[in-house]
Amino acid sequence: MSSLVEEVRSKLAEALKDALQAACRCGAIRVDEAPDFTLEVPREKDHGDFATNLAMLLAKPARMSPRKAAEILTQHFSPAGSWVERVEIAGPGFINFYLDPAWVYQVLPGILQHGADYGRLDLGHGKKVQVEFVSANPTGLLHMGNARGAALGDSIAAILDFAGYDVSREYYINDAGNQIENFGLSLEARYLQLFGRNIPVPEGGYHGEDILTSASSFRDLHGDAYLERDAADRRAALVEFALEEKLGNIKRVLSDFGVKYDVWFSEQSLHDTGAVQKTLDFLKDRGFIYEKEEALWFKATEFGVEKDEVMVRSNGLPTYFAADIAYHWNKFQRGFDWVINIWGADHHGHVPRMKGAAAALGYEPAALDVVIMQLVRLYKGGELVRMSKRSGQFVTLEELVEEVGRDAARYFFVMRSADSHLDFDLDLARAESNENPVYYIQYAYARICSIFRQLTEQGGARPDPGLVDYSLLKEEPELALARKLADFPGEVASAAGGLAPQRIARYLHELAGLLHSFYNSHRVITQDQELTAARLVLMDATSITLKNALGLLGLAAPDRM
RNA sequence: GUCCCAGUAGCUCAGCUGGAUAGAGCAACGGACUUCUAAUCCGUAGGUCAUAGGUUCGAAUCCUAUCUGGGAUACCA
Repeated sequence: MSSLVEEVRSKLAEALKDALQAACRCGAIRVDEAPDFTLEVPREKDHGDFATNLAMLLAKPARMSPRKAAEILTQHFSPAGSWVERVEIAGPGFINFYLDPAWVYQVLPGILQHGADYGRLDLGHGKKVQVEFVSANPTGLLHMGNARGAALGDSIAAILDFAGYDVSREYYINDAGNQIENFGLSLEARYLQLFGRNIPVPEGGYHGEDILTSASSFRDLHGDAYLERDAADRRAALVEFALEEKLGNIKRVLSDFGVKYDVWFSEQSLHDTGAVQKTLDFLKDRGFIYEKEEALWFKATEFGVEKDEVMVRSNGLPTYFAADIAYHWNKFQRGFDWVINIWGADHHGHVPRMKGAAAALGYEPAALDVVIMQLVRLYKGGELVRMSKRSGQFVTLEELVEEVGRDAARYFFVMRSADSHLDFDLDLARAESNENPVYYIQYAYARICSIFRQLTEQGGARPDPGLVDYSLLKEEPELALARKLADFPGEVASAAGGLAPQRIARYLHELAGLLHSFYNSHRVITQDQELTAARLVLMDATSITLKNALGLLGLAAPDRM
């Protein structure tokens, strides 16, 4: 689906190029080729519907003042079929185009026709994309950082899907390695403690209450059956039991948060199937592996990384990084053209390594994109809460949703860019939950629904968008609203291109603002049937757009509030 | 030390790959409900875009240096 704004823009761009050519032909301007100019919607509506910087770019090569160049261009400009009503030269040499207000009306019946697909694009041409996010260790509960990752990753995935990519959401389960060892030892200590044994939770182990809970659930199920068993067996049984329980919890909490995954991928499976070994062999064959101090190293420095990395430790165990390379190889082998990972800022050092590994495997490093999100700091009672799994002190995603609600939480995480720090004041979020911007947006949607309920009660019917006289929408708030609706596909494109859901969040807020503003100054249902019909279509189009945009952020569109 | 992110209104932050007079929410102040939902709207006030240079027609945006805050620099994951 192409966007109305894009259509007009490309028509104008063509007309401008024609004007430049015509000016060159008659010798008024001498340049070798057309500069790469922009054609944008000015912030100030006094500056027209579109503006171009072409004349300013021509000034230097054509050796004339920008305003002079603009003058010549406008003389040769013919606006045929582009809705242009008048052209003005302004400021340092901008050419501003003022369109017939009617141009924007055409967007309205189009929105009604496309409905839930309004704004859907084909930027991706069905390209296969994988978005991997959260991937928290299954040894604990989901915390605020995971919550941000969940909201961001899910929204990015939804936006890419809407932009025409074939998207798969994936969770990488870190069910192997050291932390699982620790997990087993911690569970074992708690289990034995339940039977009065004085076994402390190991230094660096997991001290959270959830470990105790898992141990006692295990006790309830198996009693003292494992008390005298071989320690390795006991730990294996505890780990298997607790992992299943934890993972079940993680799936449930994420699902309640509105996040559904297509694939849950186990790290352990990479070891079990020999994929890690195969990856090591492959890299060794290609000469990227060497031995030093009884460990195997990856020549990361050949790919511009500061230092080489250990793949297999001197104790014979592969590192997390080795498994991660195998994992990414697996991703590419599954046919993903574009692999996107959402990682916390504490993993940013891992990015160049991973890109280097992708190159070593023979893939384009650009096929791997990593969105780094800055950490979330939690404030409670005006004080910073130090979150750590080890100490067991943190606020879980589950608690967050209980306290501030799913929609407010998701909006909060997605309304600012990933690379800015996020201070989450829990007291404030709770106290101000009624003033949260997400309600402002949802209220706009609910208000429109209310208008249509009113219409039905009065025995009215939805107008046929093909039979409506849109030229009756002359008031500025109506035109502003329609223009904003026309922007939506462009917003989707830029959110997708920049992997930036906060653009959608901002767009929603602005759109809701225009709706509220219109609503307070004009009535939709009036005695004037023609005008009522036109405004009803405008309202319908607005509600469709609001709902589609809310959906991209995983937010509900409530009929009433 | 090196690398990454940030520094914009009292607070929290937008500002799309350089555009015209730097925006919004909260907080403050003054107004608007006999109306399709006031969870709303309208208005006032609030700024040396960290600092100093540079690039050019034009810089919050790009480059360099400095300052401040956070993070990364493991045979942890």
